[in-house]
Amino acid sequence: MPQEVRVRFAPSPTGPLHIGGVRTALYNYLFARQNGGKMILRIEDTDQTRFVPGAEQYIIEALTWLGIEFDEGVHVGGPYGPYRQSDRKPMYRQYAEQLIDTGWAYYAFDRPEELEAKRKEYEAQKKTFQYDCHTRNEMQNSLSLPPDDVKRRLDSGEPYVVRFKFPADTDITVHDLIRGDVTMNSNLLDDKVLFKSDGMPTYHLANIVDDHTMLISHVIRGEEWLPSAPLHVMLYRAFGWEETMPQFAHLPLLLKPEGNGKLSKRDGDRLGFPVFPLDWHDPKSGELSSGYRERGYFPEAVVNILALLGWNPGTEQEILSMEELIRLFNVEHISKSGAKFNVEKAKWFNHEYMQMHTDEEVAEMFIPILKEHGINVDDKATSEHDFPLSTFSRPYVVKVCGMMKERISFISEMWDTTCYFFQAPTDYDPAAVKKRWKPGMTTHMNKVVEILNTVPFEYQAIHKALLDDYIVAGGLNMGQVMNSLRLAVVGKTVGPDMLTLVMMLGKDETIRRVQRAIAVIGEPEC
RNA sequence: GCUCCGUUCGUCUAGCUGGCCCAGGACGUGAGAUUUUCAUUCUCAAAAUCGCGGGUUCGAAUCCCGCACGGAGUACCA
Repeated sequence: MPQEVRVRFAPSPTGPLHIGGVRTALYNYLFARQNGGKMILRIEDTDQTRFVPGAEQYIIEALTWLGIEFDEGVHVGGPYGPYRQSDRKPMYRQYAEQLIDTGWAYYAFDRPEELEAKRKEYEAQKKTFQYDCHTRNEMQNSLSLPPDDVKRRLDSGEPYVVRFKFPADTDITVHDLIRGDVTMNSNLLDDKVLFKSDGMPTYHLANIVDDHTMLISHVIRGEEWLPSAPLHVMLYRAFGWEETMPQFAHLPLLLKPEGNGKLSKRDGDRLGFPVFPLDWHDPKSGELSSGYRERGYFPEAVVNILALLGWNPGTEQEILSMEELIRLFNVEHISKSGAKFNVEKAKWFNHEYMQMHTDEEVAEMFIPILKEHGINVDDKATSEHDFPLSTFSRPYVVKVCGMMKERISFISEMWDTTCYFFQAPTDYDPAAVKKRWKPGMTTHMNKVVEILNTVPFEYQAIHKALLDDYIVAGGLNMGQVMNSLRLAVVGKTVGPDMLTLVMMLGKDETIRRVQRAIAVIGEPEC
């Protein structure tokens, strides 16, 4: 009978969750969902010195925002808790002792200063000190010291750590789902500390014990763990848990967009894109690191971007919903090499998701921004707007959003591209004035006002009177006149179809704007 | 230094059981079309001699070896 799929995301609460970590969580989630398995959130807070308040909450909030849900974990409970390693502290010691009893581990009494000195000593000889099968006999531990000395030290409460005892000259093979078999020789591996002098386990011990007791079937984690994977395999062997050892998959790293190296916290704000899912205010430095959510990315877009950074569906489809990702995900298509984050493509994804939102949804996102600019949206409004005041009906805002959303990638860009729908321009782009506002233009603009005042205020009627009868029949330059009208109404040379805009603004407002432009810009000098 | 992992257009990648690949898609870039402007949209284009060098083979991006380069690890951090 196949084992139930149980995967875990196990971050350390040492700060905000890095976008690479988010991707790891996502891949675990997709894998769990696809296989009808369980997704578990375990907090690895065995390093008390690096604990950052708020980090755990941040992780949960970020993943919730992205739609990555957990079946078990610190925040939702579950049958294999507790899910925070600090809460599991009492259970680790017995496992460390079990390893000592079976000869797989030993006590080491070397003080940190002594180890540091040893490293310096080796460094002076251009060598690297490693606490391993070659050097452990020169150190102070239960392997090198007489038994009664060891007992004396233990009884007197002398601080100690427990180290794993790697057997000499043994090839250890880790089977990785992405990379195949990776073999390392134990002679090159060091005797890692499993249990610290403060009574806490290290990552290595806690990880194996927890994965085993939580019945984890697959460990999907970052590539930075590959070098210590042999230790983990040996630990399963030492505990006699090899039969139920989880399968490993080491994900390629996310690289910085320019230059080389792993994506780091600093690159993000320097290069103009976030490396964190949500804004993070560092409690110590007070420093703010920006997040995708606050930058205006849609959670669906972030999920899509991350999913494709290191994986592909095997088809040419690039826009994929969470449901599709769950259906299509497979470890075979995870790439082996690191991926650089591409800001432009990320924007494109967000643009695509913007188009998928209904006009109403976009308007909903836009309304708070309008308020910031002093624009009110009145649901009970009887007319679309009350120019020259600043109250607009919801349908009007929805219409504007529908017309203009294809031009933006982020909702934050909406105000700049649509402000003239809500406010008359206060100044006129000088370059545009120079280019468009040619001599005789005030005459044409006055004619526009006259036409608006005389013909019925309907698209076709105005089109005929202005474009057909006045401009075309009058042998005028269509572009020149219409562009000047645009300049007068919008203040610059961008915008939607001119007459559509006029219809939306209304007769009175359009005339006001044109007259103001005539007054402000005046007749150009030749 | 040592160990491990990796290396296809600027970027993400397809290709993985050798021939359909003088390498396909996407983002970005350039050009054109459309438009009263801008944007959108559409069409087209440039862009990787598949890190380099050997080998195996009738034939290699695909298999093997070496080298180079990049990354990760090398803590009583995870």
